[in-house]
Amino acid sequence: MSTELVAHELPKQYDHEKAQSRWYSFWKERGYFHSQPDPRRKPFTVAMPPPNVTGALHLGHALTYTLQDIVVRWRRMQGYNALWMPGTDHAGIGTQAVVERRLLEEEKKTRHDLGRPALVERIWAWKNEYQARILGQLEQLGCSCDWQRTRFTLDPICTRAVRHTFFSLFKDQLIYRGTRLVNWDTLLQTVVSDDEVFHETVAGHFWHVRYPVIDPQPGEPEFVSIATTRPETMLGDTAVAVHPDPAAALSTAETELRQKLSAVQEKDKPAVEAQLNELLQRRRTILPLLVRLRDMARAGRRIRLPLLGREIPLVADVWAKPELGSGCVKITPAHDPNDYDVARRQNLPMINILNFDGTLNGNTGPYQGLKVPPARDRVVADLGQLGLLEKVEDREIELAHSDRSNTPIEPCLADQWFVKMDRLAQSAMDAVSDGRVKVVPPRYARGYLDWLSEKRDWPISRQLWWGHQIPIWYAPTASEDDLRRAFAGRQDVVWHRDPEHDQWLICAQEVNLSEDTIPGHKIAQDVDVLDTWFSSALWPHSTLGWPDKTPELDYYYPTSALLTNRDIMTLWVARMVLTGLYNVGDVPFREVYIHPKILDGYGEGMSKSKGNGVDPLDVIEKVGADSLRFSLAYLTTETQDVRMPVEFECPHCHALIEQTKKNRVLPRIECKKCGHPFATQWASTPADVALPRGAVVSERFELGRNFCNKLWNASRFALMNLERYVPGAVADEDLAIEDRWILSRLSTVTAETTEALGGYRYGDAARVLYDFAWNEFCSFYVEMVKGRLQDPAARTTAQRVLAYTLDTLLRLLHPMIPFVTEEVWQLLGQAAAQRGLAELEPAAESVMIAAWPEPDAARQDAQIEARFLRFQQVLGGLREVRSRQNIPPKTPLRFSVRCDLATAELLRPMEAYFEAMAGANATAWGTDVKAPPASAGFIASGSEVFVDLAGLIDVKAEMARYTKELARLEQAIVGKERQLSNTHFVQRAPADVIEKERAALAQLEQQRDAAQAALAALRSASK
RNA sequence: GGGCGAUUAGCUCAGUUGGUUAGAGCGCCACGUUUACACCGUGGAUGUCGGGGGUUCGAGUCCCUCAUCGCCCACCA
Repeated sequence: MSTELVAHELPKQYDHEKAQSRWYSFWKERGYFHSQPDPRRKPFTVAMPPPNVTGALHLGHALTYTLQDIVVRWRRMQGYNALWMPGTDHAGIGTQAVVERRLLEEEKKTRHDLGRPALVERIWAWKNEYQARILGQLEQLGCSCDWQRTRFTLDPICTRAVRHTFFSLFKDQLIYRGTRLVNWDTLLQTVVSDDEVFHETVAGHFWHVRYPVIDPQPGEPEFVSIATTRPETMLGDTAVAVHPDPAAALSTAETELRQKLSAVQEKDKPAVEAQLNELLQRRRTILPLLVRLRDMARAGRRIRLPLLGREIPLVADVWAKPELGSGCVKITPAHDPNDYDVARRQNLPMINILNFDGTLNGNTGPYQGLKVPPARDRVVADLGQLGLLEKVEDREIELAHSDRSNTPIEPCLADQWFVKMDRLAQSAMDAVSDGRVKVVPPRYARGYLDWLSEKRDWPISRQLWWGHQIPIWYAPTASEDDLRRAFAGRQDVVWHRDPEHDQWLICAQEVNLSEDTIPGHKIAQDVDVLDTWFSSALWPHSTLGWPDKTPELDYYYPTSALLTNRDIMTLWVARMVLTGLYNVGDVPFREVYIHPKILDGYGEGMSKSKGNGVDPLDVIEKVGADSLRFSLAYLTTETQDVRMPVEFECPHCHALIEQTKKNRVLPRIECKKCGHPFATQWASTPADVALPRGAVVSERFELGRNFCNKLWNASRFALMNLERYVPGAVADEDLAIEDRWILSRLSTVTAETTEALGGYRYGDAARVLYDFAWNEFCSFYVEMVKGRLQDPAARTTAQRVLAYTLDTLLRLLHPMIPFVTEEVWQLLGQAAAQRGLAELEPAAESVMIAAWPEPDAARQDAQIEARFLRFQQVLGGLREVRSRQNIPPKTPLRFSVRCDLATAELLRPMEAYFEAMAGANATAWGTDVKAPPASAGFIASGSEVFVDLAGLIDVKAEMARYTKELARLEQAIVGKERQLSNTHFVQRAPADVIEKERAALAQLEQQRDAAQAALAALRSASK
């Protein structure tokens, strides 16, 4: 079967579906994705940020994994032993929450109805389903991960790493147990870390309440006024505070305001002045009272807490700001971070008023058992009845919410495990400051350093059932001697005293302890699990087998690069650095690349809950994985997030309907074009669900689709014309001008692409290749080589250069668009098994393992490129004249060129191309060429081109054009002359710039003269 | 309150160290199926480069300032 025949059978449109299934399994079967340590080769390692098993992948995942795959494929082609380590994350809170929600919806059961083992079993089932789905999606994207090494953060291998890390940290006293104020999620009933909390503005109230003073002395106030946005917390109040030196505090505040007043803009002054006035007024109105209260605090006077009747002290503390509210503040240490600090300073008791489920506990007397909102109403009502409610104001409040459940956070006291951060955080800061870890783009290093510099201890326990159970056993009754005896000779057990609870804390490195490990005493394991980030923090080394000194760890660690999202820079990246340093003694990766985020047309992040999320599988189905990948790479620029307006696609008529904030939450939408309704992700009624679903899509991906199809068709052309290809070295003297030109460009493009990829400049790499492939290879090289392919004498060389160029282009594009390049590579292999210029090489069995091209400086030829540019300018001018004069494409043009002999020498050999590509025949070249009587002219690189328009011309139109052109030229000339006669410019600008400007002026003058001449000629011709 | 980023054609974005007449894709207009491609070809129209100041011979690019949008951190009893 001849090549040509095969090539003619190829479809005109690239069939992505077939190529994807065919080549992915081909790569997998050949083992290209698998990497083994090999001391003879340099490794390149990327640990995939493990996606959560909470749900399917979205477009943001598609972006990050595409960018990772591009780098990995590129480095693999460069000869590195590339390992892309895949896996998934158990995502403690998220996954348990999803499964619990389903349990409640479908079976009306809570986790307590099921019990721990049964719930965990359910979550495993969920995990298995979603992990399979996620890994399948990664395959569809074309990811070249080493699937044989796939890990899950609850795998035995990861569990072992977690246990060893916990053990060491505990042994080094870097893990401790303590009672601290934590963020309590009352829905999920667990602690969440500060980073899992977001603030949202909600409408609330500001209640002003009076607390009675006990036995007020003459001249003392009977009440202390305080204000609060959370009145129910008063049940846990243990003091009321007033500033220790209210006068001084007010003066400081005044000084600050005055400074601000002098610095602030004129229009903002009134607001600041108002603040100042209020402050000055305070000095007269409430300062005496505050001073009085301060004295009372010093005298140890007490307050009666309303409703509960408890006696609480009046304390002097700087937290009470005299410039705010009444100047006095209630202190609820167990439920407010600032009050907690006050209580520690003032040695106040801390009274917890909450149960884990968000109801009030026994410390609240009659309010016990109520949830927070009704308790708040009752407290307010009761205070009102007692006449202790001074006033209520409406006010917007920034309320803390849990990321995970979207419910308001209740700060409360709890026993939790923490990692001491001071030393560890410093080590992670140093690694970035001294460049052992390079952050790209560098601006993201700042947030990382700022966050770490706070060195806040890391709360690592979570009140969940899904995760790594904390490897601590409590021994409340045993003595230290009992422990010594029970664990004699064991290196894998350590213990510390817990003074707060009067018990021993025992940590076991690997093996679980049974409850009767210590004769005569019961011990019990902590029921909580570790924060998910505790295990993810170990990902780069745990997946390589740490704590064992495996060949993998030795060879692949530190990994080469981490590519990720900016919002886990602190949660994850920082913690990987510090655990890597702590466990392995080296950084986990040399570089961190932070890529942009995908936003919708309104600049909002995409999410399922907003309804603006594009499903990558919809895109892959419609345009193919290559198109998705190429489009995403093209859009990935350094400074900007990817903004992507999205549309609904009508499943009936494929019309695109713009997505708005309104229609994106509707369960059904009626197509504007065909009128038929379709369902969205919100469909819930049976009628809506029965409708066909309208996918959320974006036109942005057409860029990639068109490009892939263009490449496909250029390849088809090459394949059709490679019949009877004879492999062989190409002699330089056989090269035609277009050969030398395309080879020169190819070398430059190779260098540019390589450099862009090295700097994670995906957008640049995509642009360089897009422009080269489309505007140079397709639009010029392929067009120009057509003639020679029909010419038996020239055919062989033309075929060889064409095959070589396509070969190189496929390699350059492969990391971005792996499937179509492989499809073509295989076809090209059938047509031309050996390819090359000076040296022939058999084609690699897959483009995926072909060598990455090296730029060949010897092929870069500035002269040829300059010559080609002239050709392109003349060609463009000829086409423009035809179009402007409305000359039908089939009518041949005649043109002559007035130019110097050198230019004539350069361009004359290209006459055939002017004919083929512009339907224009050259009639004369040289210095003495004269314009025909009726002609349209233009200037290209100093040469004057005349198109003979005898019998064709629309004289009036052409005259009008020249008149307009003349005006423009005159204006430009005046501008240039002015610039060149400016003595400052001539004196100070560099010589080459002045030279350039002079040349530009000369050219403008030449153009003007030519236009004048042409206009004159047209005038006389038209008479 | 602190920080980061953005603002360039109708839309989405490029624009190296300041240097000719600011570019691309999509969309729009005109013409066209010429043997790879209509997911195409050829040509065209469209810009006070967010506003204002400054530095400079020269500013989309550097500095100051204002405005708008987005994000992050902190915080308001």
